[in-house]
Amino acid sequence: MKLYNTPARKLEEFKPQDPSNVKIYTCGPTVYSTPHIGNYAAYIYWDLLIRTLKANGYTVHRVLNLTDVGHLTSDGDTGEDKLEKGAKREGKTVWEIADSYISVFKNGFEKLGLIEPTKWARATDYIKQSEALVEKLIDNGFTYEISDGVYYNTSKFANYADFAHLDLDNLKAGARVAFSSEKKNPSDFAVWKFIKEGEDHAMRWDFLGRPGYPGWHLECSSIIHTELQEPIDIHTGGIDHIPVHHTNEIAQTYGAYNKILANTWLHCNFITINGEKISKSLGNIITLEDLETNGYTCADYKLWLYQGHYRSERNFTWDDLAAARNRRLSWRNKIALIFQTNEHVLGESDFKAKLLTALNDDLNSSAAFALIDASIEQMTLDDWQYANELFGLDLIPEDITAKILPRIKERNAARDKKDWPTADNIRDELLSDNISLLDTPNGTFWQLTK
RNA sequence: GGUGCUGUGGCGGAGUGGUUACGCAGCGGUCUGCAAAACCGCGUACACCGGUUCAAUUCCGGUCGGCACCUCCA
Repeated sequence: MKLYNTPARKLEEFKPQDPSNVKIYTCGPTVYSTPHIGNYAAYIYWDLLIRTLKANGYTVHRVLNLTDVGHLTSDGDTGEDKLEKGAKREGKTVWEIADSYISVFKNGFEKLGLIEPTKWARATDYIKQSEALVEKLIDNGFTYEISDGVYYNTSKFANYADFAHLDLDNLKAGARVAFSSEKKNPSDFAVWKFIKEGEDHAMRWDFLGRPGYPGWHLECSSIIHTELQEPIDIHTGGIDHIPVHHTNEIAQTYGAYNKILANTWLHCNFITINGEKISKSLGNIITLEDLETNGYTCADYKLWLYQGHYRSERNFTWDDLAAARNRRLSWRNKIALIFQTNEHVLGESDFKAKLLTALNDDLNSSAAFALIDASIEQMTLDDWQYANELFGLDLIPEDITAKILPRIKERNAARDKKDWPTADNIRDELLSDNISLLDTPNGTFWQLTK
C-alpha cells in the first residue's frame, strides 16, 4: 500500500510498526457550529483509508478528537475561544454548546455511514494529561511565560520548520502575522493560556497557581500520548493544518517526550463551492440537510467526492453532484438486474484484487471507479458487495423482486390481451413508488428511478 | 510577500514517453403497443513557447492562467 507522506512529499510504501495493527489519529472538528459538507469531506476521505486498511487485513486502532476547548478564533493566540463565542451566540453554556455540536457531528458521521473511530476523544477529558504535558515542556526548558500564558519557544526545536518547510526568517519579517510583542519568536505558540482577573471564560482549570485553559494544539499531543503512544503510524488532517497545528503538535511531542509523533502524515485538500471557498461570510455553506432537501443522499455526495482524489481540490457544483447521483443509480440498477436474472451470481474473477490494488495506490478511488465501470457486465453480487464494503456507498438495493413479480405478470397478461390501459396503470403505479419497468426481449425487469 | 498545488475533450476526472481510462451530458442505431430503460456505436482532449528524444499530453526550462494555505476552516 502506497500513501503520500506529507513531510517527505512523496509516495511511500506504508508499513505499520505492528504488522497487523495500525495506530491512527484523526484531527477532529471544533464543536461550536453545524459542520458543512466541506468539513465532512475530510472524514469521508479518511473513511476510505480505514476501509482500505481493513481490506488489506489490518486491524485499525483509531482515535478521533473533539475539540471542545481552547481553539481560538485566531492562530496567533489572540481572539476568542470558539466555544465561548458559540455559547454567546446561542445563549447557552459552553458545555451545552459542546454537547449539542458533538451530537450534531456524530449524527452526520452516522448518516454518512462512516466507520466510527475506536475512540472518540474529547479534549476536556484530557486536561490532567495536558497539564502533565505542559509540565514536561516546562521542565525540559521548552517554554517561557508571558502575561497571557505559557508559550512554546520554537527556537528550542531545531527542526521546527522541517515538517511544513516553513521559511521562519520570512515569517519573522512577514507583515501578515500579527503577534504578541512579548513573544520571542513569531512562530511561538501558547500551550497554556491564563485567564485574567474578570475575564469571562467559563471553561477554566486551576493550574500553575491560577485559572487557565489549554492551548489548542495541546490536546492532540496529549491524547495521542495517552491513547495511542507515539509514534503512531498515521496522522490525518486537513491541508490547512500543515503549517501551524501539526507543526506545533510535533514540536510539543518532541519537547515533552523527545519522540516522533507520527510516521505517516496524510492531508486532504479542501473543496470549494462554485469555485469559491466555503465560508459563512460568502454565505455559500451547504449542509448534509441541504443535500437531502435538494433530492440527494449522503451516498451521492460521497460518490461525488470519491470520483476525485483526496489530495486534489474539488469544486462542488449541483450539476456535478447530479452526475454522481446518476452514476450511483445506474450501479444500483445493475445490482437490481443481478437479483432478477441470476446472471453474474457465480464465477470467479480478479475484480476484487484489482479494486484493492487501485485503492492501495494512495487511495486512487477514481481509478477504482473506472475499474468498476469497465468490469460492470461481469461483476457478481459478491464483487458488488466487496466494492460496497470498501466505499460505503449504500449500493445494494433492497431486492423487491418477489414483491414486484406479481405486478409484472399482471401487466404482461394485460399486454398480451392488448389491454394497454390496464398495463399502463400498473406501470404508472409502480412509477409512483419510484420503480420503472424495463421491457426487454428476455422479459420485464424492475429498476429504480431514484 | 512566503509556501504549496494546479492547467486534460461540453462538464467531472484518472493516467501514461509510443497502444490515448472512466463517468455524466449529447448524438446515431437496435429494441418497443406507446414511453422509458437497456444494449451497441460515436468524441481523437491534454494552456502557450522552447528543449531533450526516433517519439511528449507524459521529462526539463520558460511564459501565461487558476487555486489554496500563511486570518477562521477539513
